[in-house]
Amino acid sequence: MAAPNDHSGEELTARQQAVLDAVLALMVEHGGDLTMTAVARRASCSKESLYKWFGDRDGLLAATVQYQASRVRAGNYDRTKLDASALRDSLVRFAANWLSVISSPTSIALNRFAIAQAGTRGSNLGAIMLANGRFAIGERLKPVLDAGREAGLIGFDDTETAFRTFIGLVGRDVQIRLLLGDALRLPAAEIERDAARATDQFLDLYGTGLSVLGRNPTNA
Amino acid sequence: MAAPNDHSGEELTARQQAVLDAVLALMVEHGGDLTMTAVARRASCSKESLYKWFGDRDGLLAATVQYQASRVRAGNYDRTKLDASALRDSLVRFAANWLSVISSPTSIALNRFAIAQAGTRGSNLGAIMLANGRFAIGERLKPVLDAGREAGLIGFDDTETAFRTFIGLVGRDVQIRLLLGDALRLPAAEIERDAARATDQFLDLYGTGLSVLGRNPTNA
DNA sequence: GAAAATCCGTACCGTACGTTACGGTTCCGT
DNA sequence: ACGGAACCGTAACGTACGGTACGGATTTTC
Repeated sequence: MAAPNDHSGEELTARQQAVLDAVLALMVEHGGDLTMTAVARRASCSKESLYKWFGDRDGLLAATVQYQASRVRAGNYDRTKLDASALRDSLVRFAANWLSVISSPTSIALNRFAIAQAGTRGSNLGAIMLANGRFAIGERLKPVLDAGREAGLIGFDDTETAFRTFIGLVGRDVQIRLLLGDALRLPAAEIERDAARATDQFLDLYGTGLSVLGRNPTNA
Repeated sequence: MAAPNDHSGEELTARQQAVLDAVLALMVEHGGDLTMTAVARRASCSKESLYKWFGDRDGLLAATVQYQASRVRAGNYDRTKLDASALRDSLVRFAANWLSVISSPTSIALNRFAIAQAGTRGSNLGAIMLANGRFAIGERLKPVLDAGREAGLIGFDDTETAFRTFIGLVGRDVQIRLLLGDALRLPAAEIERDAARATDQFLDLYGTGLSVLGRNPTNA
């Protein structure tokens, strides 16, 4: 009753998706100074329609964040034939995918918006980003880690702690540097290298004798 | 010539420092909606003085960031008597100090401001935060790592890579979660535990036989 | 084919805020 | 003691922008 439209689980028309695409493009291009007039002009629609469809500016931003989050969901990682090589491959692919996501201009712009808004009123953009970003990937990777543990390839007590160590090794200082405007370049080749390095370090820390062959390959 | 006042390396009067303290307090309390009127009222000064001292709003923000950065500089870490125990102590103290800094309300509020501003015009708040935060601590810790390598306690080819691995193990997802508004609590006891865990993991990855005694203590 | 609904483009309104201006007061140097 | 500089508090100005209203065009519905 408070909000004119509750877009929690509703479908979006193609026209409305086009509007959200325009919002994302403007976020990437012009950063934080995103005005309703600019959105309407970019999307070739009237401001009246914006307010009818999304309620107010915050509703438009929330819809944009959820819209983008719904497209990031990559394929799940199968846990068939889980030997040491398959586990490592899953982790490497996961790390590379996550690195490419957090280093994409869209993700950077969206996180900047959510962080800026988390600083002002305690709205929900930050919570949405966390739920669809950090916590969603946790729920997707933890089954892989648990399967690796059940197969005796890796060992740990707390899956959450192991997961956090992994994303720490993968992400390091990349996200904060990009958010602060550092001109850090992450070409595909470097993403692959970082993903492999982080995975090897993780297996070095948590692997049992079954999964890790040589010691200290990270020094190379 | 362009800016009314260039506060690059100038001294600040006590009155001006009180103003910046007021800015920091307002940032922590009320987040991003920081108005010049609120600053003047909080600091019990006139807006005219604010503009005379800091030029404009951006100048005030930049001065605040630099002012806070100049106070974070903790004591350097001595490299005397560098045995395995001293190296580990230095790393643990460093990690604990950095965790307490990045989880402090002031740091969170300041980083939110810098990130929000990095999203809009490409001003220098983000660069200042990076120079005084991420890169400053790198230059402080790298000598410790190099000394550890020279003593044969740890081994790596690239100091920068080793350092980035270390801060990844220490920080993990803490900073991004706090910036996005996650109600993550980091009491002193947990900071100490995390610092010790990260250091042990780092030594496990990069330590030679001289520094790490038992294998896989991180599983406990 | 007309009535109704939807939508675009634009103009408009109210407010918030950055910035400037000004009267009154305090403090310092001579 | 006197003049001036610095400063505080407040008022005023201009603009930007969120939100609303309206005329005209287009699409949908019966």
